[in-house]
This record gives sequence, structure tokens and C-alpha cells, in this order.
Amino acid sequence: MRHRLKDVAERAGVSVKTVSNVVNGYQHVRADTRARVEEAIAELHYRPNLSARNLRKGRTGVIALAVPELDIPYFAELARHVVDAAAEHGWTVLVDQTGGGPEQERKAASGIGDHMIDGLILSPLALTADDLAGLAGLPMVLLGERVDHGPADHVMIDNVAAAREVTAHLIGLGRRRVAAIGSQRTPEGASARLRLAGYTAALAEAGLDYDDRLVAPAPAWHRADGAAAMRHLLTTGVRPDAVFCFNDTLALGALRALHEAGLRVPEDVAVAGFDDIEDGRFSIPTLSTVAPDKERIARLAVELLAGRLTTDREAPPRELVAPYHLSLRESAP
Amino acid sequence: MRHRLKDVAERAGVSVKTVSNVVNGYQHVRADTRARVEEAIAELHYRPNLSARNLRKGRTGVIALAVPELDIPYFAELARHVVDAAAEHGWTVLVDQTGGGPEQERKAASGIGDHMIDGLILSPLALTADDLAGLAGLPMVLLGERVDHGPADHVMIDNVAAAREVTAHLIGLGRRRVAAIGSQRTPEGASARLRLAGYTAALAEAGLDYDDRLVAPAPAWHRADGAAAMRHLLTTGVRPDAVFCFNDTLALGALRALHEAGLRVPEDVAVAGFDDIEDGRFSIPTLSTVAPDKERIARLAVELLAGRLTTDREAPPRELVAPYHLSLRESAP
DNA sequence: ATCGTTGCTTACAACGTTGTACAAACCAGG
DNA sequence: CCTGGTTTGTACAACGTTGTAAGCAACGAT
Repeated sequence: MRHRLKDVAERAGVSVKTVSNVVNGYQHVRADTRARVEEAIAELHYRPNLSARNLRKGRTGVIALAVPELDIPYFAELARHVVDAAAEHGWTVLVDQTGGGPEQERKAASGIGDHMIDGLILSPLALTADDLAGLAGLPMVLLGERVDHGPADHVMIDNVAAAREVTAHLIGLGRRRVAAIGSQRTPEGASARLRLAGYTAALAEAGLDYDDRLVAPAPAWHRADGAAAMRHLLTTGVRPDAVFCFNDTLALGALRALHEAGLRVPEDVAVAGFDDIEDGRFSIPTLSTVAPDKERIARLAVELLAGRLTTDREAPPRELVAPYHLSLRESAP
Repeated sequence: MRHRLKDVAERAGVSVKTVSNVVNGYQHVRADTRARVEEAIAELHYRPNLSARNLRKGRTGVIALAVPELDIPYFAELARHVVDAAAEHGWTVLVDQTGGGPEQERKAASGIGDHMIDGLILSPLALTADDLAGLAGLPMVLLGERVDHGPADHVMIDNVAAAREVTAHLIGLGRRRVAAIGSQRTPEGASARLRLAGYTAALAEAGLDYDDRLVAPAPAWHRADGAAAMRHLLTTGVRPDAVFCFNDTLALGALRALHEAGLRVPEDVAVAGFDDIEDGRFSIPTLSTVAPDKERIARLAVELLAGRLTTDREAPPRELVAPYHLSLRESAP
């Protein structure tokens, strides 16, 4: 049922290697030989065995994308762009779900299926630069906002600046009790730390005092956590008149909690998020947010990986910064 | 830098095959030999070359999941469950994005990377049973609601019954002008046809007339399409007092359009969706919806594939029906 | 001592492909 | 017709792994 080069060769009356040459577009094959071979290929529905080819060539044409969770909209949207960008380079993408745990991330980094992938785009939550240093086996590009300048290529956006900008926007609306949702004290919370830094910087610039009661932690960044954090904020004495949520799903949860509390957005409380996921364009109200250029991030990551694979395998790690912009909608116009 | 069985063998002072035996857990290896080999493996950080193993064994340990778009929440959530279920079988999942086009779906079905994957779970939009019949090269499980009983294993839910049930629920709320959003006339619209059939059946059972003006088509099933369709419905003379949207993203778009039109949900218009995506639990209002058991769907699909790969490769195609339930929330309580 | 038996290990071939080296056929210029 | 270069095709080995068959001890039973 499944045919090999040898079968095609016999049918076309040439050697195995000649068929291989035709398949690989080698130049010096006479037109009529090529035609005979191609006919045989078509008749037998021959398709090369990639395992064998990979074994021989040492490359697989597959790269992996490892993200914490696929059903978090931000990662799903990112995955889509990575798949598209990789396709332009002729790569297939193996999407891996790490769950954000250090063990699974390490496993992904040390080679999901060994020799099954040429490179890895990893969006780490738990791993530190030290962890990664020991795993330099695989060409790797890191996504996101790990603080440390690790040993691998890196694509990120300027989280501090973005967080400061969006917080400043809330303040510019005349709000004086601007809360933050999503702080984390764990080592995994690198993004949280950076965004918190931007938040406090904006407060300081505006001459507002930092108030601990206005900063709500969130163990994870799902809608439910945002809702819970918002409810909590409403029970503390200082009722906020604006909230900066460290990502959009948190913000959507917060919107929900505000709605349940009978507060109007943005009249009573302005809300802003981070990530610009599709949901936020249709939520009620629509969501003001920091919009990282996800397509650009994906493209840069794939190109960094491509560079590492083709030319300078031992080049020093590069760090690219992707652009973002504020996308202002109803929740904080 | 990268070591092979041979290197380990030399270091441990045994033959290559003995190392292979240790790696594969072969029983008859003396304890001290095994210890020596394992030590050598650890020292060299040996990891098997999967391409070579696959070539030898004829199996890769990778299955593919091909869905139209990764950033559609339903598929993202499904992908998550498939990855989890596959992991229990020791499989890695290669997630492929077809875009819903026939050409890419055919390409996925005929073997994404040939011999790179053992089997395929495909969620087809465009392909018909006839298309698939010609592509029986790869063990395959189809997801979703293609009408035709194709040549491959199939996991689905009873779309007609589910649509009828949710429509009946809207009618049970006392609504008499129940609209539908999401109809499609194209061959890709198999789900749309089934859900429309359930809708009309429920109307008939309740003795309500089918009104063409209450049925709004949607080219795709994104939020924007739902919003556009809802706006259109509001311009026709017959103002609906309930809407059944053929999926949740359409429904979220419809909620948005109703909000913009100043109509209250559910007081003025009740809204129900289909898929039970995470967004719907936090939208304002929260969304009543048909909740297919996605985890079960994923698990059944993986198990069907497992069966086909291990035992009965030539067994007649099976069709499994996964359960669903109505999840009633604020938009249509 | 000899004979199986059992336990452990090994050499060899094979999976399907492509790189290398070379042979054969062809061509042009003397 | 020979020479030297180019084009076209071939044989062979190799990529790293595992299945097969067989080798070699050491053992208890004859």
C-alpha cells in the first residue's frame, strides 16, 4: 500500500538515487527520464518517508511551540500567528501545552520528541534563566517577559512602559484611586512584576500615593481570578474608580464582578486590560487594553529561530522588542 | 555534543544492542550491566534519536489534530482536551490549522508530514465524505457534525436534538418570535443545517410558524458575524423576542449588538448559544448555551484512534455520540 | 563428562532516504 | 579520431535505531 523510492525506481526503470534526485529537484536529470519518474511517482502515489529523510538529513522541518495553556485566548491567538509565520518558512508547528509547570517546561525545552523538532519557541512561566542555561541542546526562542536576560533568543514587548502608559491613561481620565489586579509574588510572576512596576511608576509620575489596598493579587490570570479579585477590592474601604488588570481575561472577570455589584463601567469604575484579545472587542462594555503586536511577535520569533538554524548557531543571544499600542474602547475611553 | 547508542555502549563496555535493551526496558539484562549502562547514559545525557527509532519501528508516537482555526475558543478548548487525552496514551499532538479550506484539509488528511504522524483527528469544515474516501492512507477520526456517514471513525453530538432542546427552552420562556443566527447555504455548513433543522423542529412542535425573516445567515461564526446578523434582524419588521445563535461567539456578538441597540437581555430578547465556551460564563449577561462534553469528545476521539492503530485497522468505521446538556444562565434563564 | 536449558549478550541486517565517488555517455575543439 | 570537460546515471555507505538469530557462559540433570 505504501511505496518507497525503490518501488518507483523499478517501475521507472532507473536507480533509486535518480528517483531521489527527481524528488529533490536535482538539476541534471534528462527531461525524458524525469518525466518517466514523475509518471511512476504519480501512479504509485509515492510520498517520501520523512522519518528516513530526517534521519539522513538531521533536520525534521518541524518546530515546536510550547505555551502554558492553549485555551487562554492570548496564547491561542499567538499560536495561530506562529503557525502562519512558520508555514511561510516551510515548517510545521508542533504545539505543546506545558501547563506552566517547571517540569513540563523543562521537558519541552530539553527536546519534546528528541530529534523530532529542529527548534523551539517557548513561552515560559516557571523556568528561570538558570534552568534554561542547562538545556541549551535545542535552538530556542523565548517569548514573553522573563526578567532575566537568559542564554537564548528572546522576543518581548516593553511591559513596564506599556503598563505605565495605560495606567497614565486611566489617571488622565481624572481617576485618583486606580487599582491593579493581577500581582503575583511567585517566581513565575515575571510579567506581573514588570506590569506592577509600570503601574507604580505611573502613579509616582502623577503624584499619587501607592496604596497597598488597591493592589489585588491573582493566583492565575483567568476570568474567575479577575472576578474574585475585583469583588475583593470592592470590600476594602477604598473604593477604586479605575482598575488596571494585568491581562484581558482578568479584566473581563472584573467587568463581570462590577456588573454584579451594580457599578457602571466606565462611569463609576474605568477598566483597562492587557493583551487585546478578541473577546475584548465585543464585551459589554468593550475593553480598553494594551495591544501587543502579536503577529509581529510571532514573525520575529520564527525568524530568530530560522536565523539560528541556518546561519549562526553560536551567535550571542539576541533580544528583540515588538511594538504595542493602546487600544482605547468603552471601558476606559 | 549529541550522543548515540554507540557512544554509550563504548563507555559502558557493552554492545550497542545491550544499551538499546536497557533503554527499552528489556527484561534479561543483569543488574550490574544495567547499572553500568544507566550510569553511562546519565553521564552522556543520552537521549534516543526518535527519527531513527521511528524509521525502524514504523510508528512515530505523534498524532495530529487538524482544526479550522486555533483562535476560535471552541477549537482551542477542544485542542487542550485532545492534548491532555493523547498524553495519557503517550502521544504527542501536532496541532495543525487548516483554515477550513478544502485544499488544506485535504493536505492534512493525506498526511501532514508523511510518516511523521501515526494518525489524525480532523475537524473538517469543507471536506465531504467523498473527498475523504480517496484519502484512506492515514488512520483518521473525524470530529463534528458532517452529515454524511463517511469512511472514517467519527465523534459527534446530536446536533438536531440539542438545537431543538435549546429552542424549545426559549419557547418555554414564553417567547413567540424566536430568531436563529448562523444559517449557511454552503456545503461547508453541515453544522448549520443540522442546527437549523433542530430549530425548525422545535418551532413546529410548539405550533409556531417558521418565519424566514427570523433566520439570519452568517458567513462565518465569529463575534463580528453575530453582531452583524443581530443588527440585521433588528432592522426587519418582526422584532424577535429570543435568538438562538448557532454558536457562542455568534451569541456574544449578538449580545453586543443588542446592547448597542439599547435592548435588555433577557427581558426584551433572550439569547442562547452553542458550545459552552469559557467566555460565556463571564459575559454580561452570562450566556445560556448547549454544552457539549468537550472532554468526552476529545477522549473518545483519541481512544478511537488508539483502537484503530493497535488492533483492528480494517474494522468498519464507528460513530460515537458524545453527550451534551443545556447550561442555563442569565441570557435565557 | 555430556547434554540440554536458561540467562545474558552480541553481530548483523534492515528500516527509507541522501551524500559521495565514480562510471558511462555525451559534447565540442583540436 | 582523440582529448578533456560536462552531463547524466549508478553503486555504496551512512544516518541511529531495533528485531532476529545465534553465541557463550553457567547451571542442574542425566
